[in-house]
Amino acid sequence: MPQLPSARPRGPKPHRVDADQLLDAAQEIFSREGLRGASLRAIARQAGCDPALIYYHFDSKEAMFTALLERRFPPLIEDLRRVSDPGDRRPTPLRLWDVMCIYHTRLSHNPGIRSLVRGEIVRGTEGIQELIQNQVGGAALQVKAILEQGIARGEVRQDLDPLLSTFFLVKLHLEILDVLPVVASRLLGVPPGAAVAEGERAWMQLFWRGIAADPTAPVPSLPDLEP
Amino acid sequence: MPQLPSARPRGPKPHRVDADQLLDAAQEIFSREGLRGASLRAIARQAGCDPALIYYHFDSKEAMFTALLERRFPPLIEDLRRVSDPGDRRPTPLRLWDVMCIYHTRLSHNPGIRSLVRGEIVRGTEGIQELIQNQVGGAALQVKAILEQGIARGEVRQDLDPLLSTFFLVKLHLEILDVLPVVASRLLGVPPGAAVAEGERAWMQLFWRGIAADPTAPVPSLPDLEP
DNA sequence: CCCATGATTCAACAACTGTTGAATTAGGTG
DNA sequence: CACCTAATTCAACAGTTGTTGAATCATGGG
Repeated sequence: MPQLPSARPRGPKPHRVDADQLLDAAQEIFSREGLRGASLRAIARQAGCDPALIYYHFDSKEAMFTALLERRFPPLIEDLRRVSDPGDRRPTPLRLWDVMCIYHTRLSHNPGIRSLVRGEIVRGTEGIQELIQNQVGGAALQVKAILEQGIARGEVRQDLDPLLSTFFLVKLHLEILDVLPVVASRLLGVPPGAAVAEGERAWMQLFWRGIAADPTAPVPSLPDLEP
Repeated sequence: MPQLPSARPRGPKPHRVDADQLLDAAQEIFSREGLRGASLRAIARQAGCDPALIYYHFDSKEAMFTALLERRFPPLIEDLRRVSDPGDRRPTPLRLWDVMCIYHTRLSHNPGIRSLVRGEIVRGTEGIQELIQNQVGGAALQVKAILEQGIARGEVRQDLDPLLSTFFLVKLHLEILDVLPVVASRLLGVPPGAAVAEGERAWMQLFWRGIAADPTAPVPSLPDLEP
């Protein structure tokens, strides 16, 4: 008995939906709904395909989430490596400001995913811990190296714990990127974009005063962040 | 036709499951599974009742979550009010350290809920924004007042933005409480509790150096935090 | 004792979920 | 043209979800 023509033909399509497009859709839906709230049906709708196609590219929902995380970090670490090169002889505050610029450029979007990841870190979710520690740890080591070089050059306090200070610098910067825009209009009475720029500059200056070997040395003039 | 005896008799029980007990269970399940991942059936199991009882006390799952948030903040604000009283003439760093002690005491548990709340803030979830801003804003104003008094007394830099600095102080402290324990063993090679204590002390000292009017003034000796 | 009220469970609803095996198709190769 | 492979959809599975109306019960008051 001949089958009725199907609503949408099966088989490969001229405009393929590849793994990257699925991950683009995943990023948007995970960001908006969270890990548990995001459904594969919603991700498939966003990508314009059937949910079953997701299983062609990924083993499971969790595998897809892991793949999403894995494709995010490398450019950040490579950018940071350039700044942490000991051959960079600029004053430490300018190098740290570059670090902030890199984080701003690379991470000033998709706070939803980062909140999600942070939530999973706090929750102690296995599997993700390993992945994130490998990635974040790599970035942290670059920033730590800059602080260690600053100590060696006499610009940064000898009693500083470079790793802990790296945690402070990066973590508060992420709060400025993720949370400050949302509370800016209520708390500070300024638009979100201006709040982030102001917050980053203020944080850099406070942080530098907190770690500088010479407490009376002025903070160098900081160039504007790229938009 | 007489009905079979039910598995569990209906009607009021000697040991009642009241709204607070439901919220206790909710806090545990929301903390562990997140807002979307937490189910009313899991909350009811934790409380030892039927899921339908939740609807006797709350209009919906979302209403329950809102009620959970509403019952958390007040003691924090009251504690902070005592420290921000202008009658407190102690040096500003000791008052700010008290603030840190208060946050430590009141918030050093249930990072899961706070991550969840932070995620909803970042996501821009309506309804929750208003509630959280009212609560968090109240606490922030107390801390801001201490900074303003410090400026007036000449202990804190005149060019400081008190509200932004309050955001810095509190936000990084929450990261120390929530995230530092999780990454401590991998990143710092110390147990989580020690990492938090060390992190809080280091942050207080860095923050003070960053905001002090006299950059050469030493940070006063800080008493130990309560366990 | 009777009745009312508030507090509980039961059972069901409609909808959704992650996942899978099979059917179908597009395109490339020999 | 035939065949193969990879890529797609379909339909279904078993389970879960938030929510609700009705049945049942404990307790207290008249």
